Amino acid sequence: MTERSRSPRAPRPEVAAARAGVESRAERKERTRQRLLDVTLTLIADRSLAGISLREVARDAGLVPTAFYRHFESMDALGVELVYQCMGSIRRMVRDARRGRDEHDDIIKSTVATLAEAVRDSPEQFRFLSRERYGGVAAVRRAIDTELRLVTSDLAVDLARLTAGFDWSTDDLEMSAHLMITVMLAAVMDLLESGGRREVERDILDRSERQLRLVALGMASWRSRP
Amino acid sequence: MTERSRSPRAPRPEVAAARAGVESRAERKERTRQRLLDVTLTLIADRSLAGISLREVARDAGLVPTAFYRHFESMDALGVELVYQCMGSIRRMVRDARRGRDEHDDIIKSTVATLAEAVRDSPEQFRFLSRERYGGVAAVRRAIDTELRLVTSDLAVDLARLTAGFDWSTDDLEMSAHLMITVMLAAVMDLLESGGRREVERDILDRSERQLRLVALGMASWRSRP
DNA sequence: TGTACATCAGTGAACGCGCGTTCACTGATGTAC
DNA sequence: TGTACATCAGTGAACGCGCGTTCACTGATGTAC
Repeated sequence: MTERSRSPRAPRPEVAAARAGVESRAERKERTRQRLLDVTLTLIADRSLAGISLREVARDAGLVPTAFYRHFESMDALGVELVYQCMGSIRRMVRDARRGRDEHDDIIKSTVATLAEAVRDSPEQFRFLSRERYGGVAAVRRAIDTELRLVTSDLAVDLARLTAGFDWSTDDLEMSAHLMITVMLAAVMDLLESGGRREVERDILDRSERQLRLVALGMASWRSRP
Repeated sequence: MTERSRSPRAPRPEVAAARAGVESRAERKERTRQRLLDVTLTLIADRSLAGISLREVARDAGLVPTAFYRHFESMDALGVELVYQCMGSIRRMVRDARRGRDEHDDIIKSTVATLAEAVRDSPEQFRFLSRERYGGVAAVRRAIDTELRLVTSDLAVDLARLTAGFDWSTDDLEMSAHLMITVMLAAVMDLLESGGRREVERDILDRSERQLRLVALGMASWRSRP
């Protein structure tokens, strides 16, 4: 779009509108779209994505069913978008928590604590991902799989730093990172099933912590292997 | 039911029918019931239980929809029954494989190989269980959870034998067994997603084997802890 | 600044469909005597 | 062995419902000049 005929001083009308605190059409659209995503996430609490109807999502978002199509081609497409949003949000949470960590903290303890807090803060995101990881539509499953690979790679890089000088193979780093992620995902899933009973949660976290320590001990011995 | 008026020589009619190879009403009913379960298992291939309709199951079993109710109260009730059947079948498979194992085999290698074979033999059973483990109806989820606890306990008992003399606590045995089961379940789920590509399967099995070895190494060091 | 036109988020009626569940039934199998 | 009756797996019509999707529309927002 050209702007040749616009005076250099006069701001575009949308800009003026934004300054005045009035939403542009694009902004309103974006808000509606996000409302559809948010509504879906709350509906996930007791069903899988496949069990949620387009009409239900539209209704809860205050829209007529047909308006849904202005934002997504189908519920599946919305599901894929939701994967990216949830994963992004979770990775941000974990990254921030890691950055704020004291150098001398117990890495395992603080990681498990961070994860537990994240699950408590926004269980719907974790519930959505764990529900759809194996149960859902192929496109959604694939999106989750891709994102989990990224998380595993991140961790492998961290492990590489910790094992620097012991020349671990890339393969072994990946394997260990995968094992740790597996342990933590199992913990997340058990936490979601715990129904919020504190002593059950405590047991799950204790167990995961000990499992990660066991893995760390294994890694310490692994070093000296051929 | 009394039999007071029956002659001691004459067999009951049902028995006579069975001898002649004719099915009794009860036998036919049982066969139909099993057909409903089997049909559901094949339909699970591309959807979760929630996505399968009662009418569809009845249709594929060669029944009119209403006849379904002669056998199950609802699809959820059928799902719970299916959990017990699948779990029973899998546990039997694993137990038989373990019994046939040579004393001097590598335990980890043979266990992983057994599991891989079981998944290849009847992927539907594993698919059903992994689909519903976190995604399904509460009753079905609970049934799966209960069965998995039994499997974990079985393994904990085995581990107790292997670590005899190192006085591990029951808690630590449970924790280790849980970790190993978690690793194997993750392998099963990845295998199911592998689409049967041999080299992908190989990678998954290799990784699981190395993860179990890492855990075993960790256990060896754990012994000497306070 | 004012006017004429384009865009497009959201509307509302309508469609055909498969669903779970009800009900009264049929007729083969099983039981009592 | 024969007869009269009970059981019950499976039938078939019917119901009301929520679903995804189509279509022509409205009217506020945005653009060109």
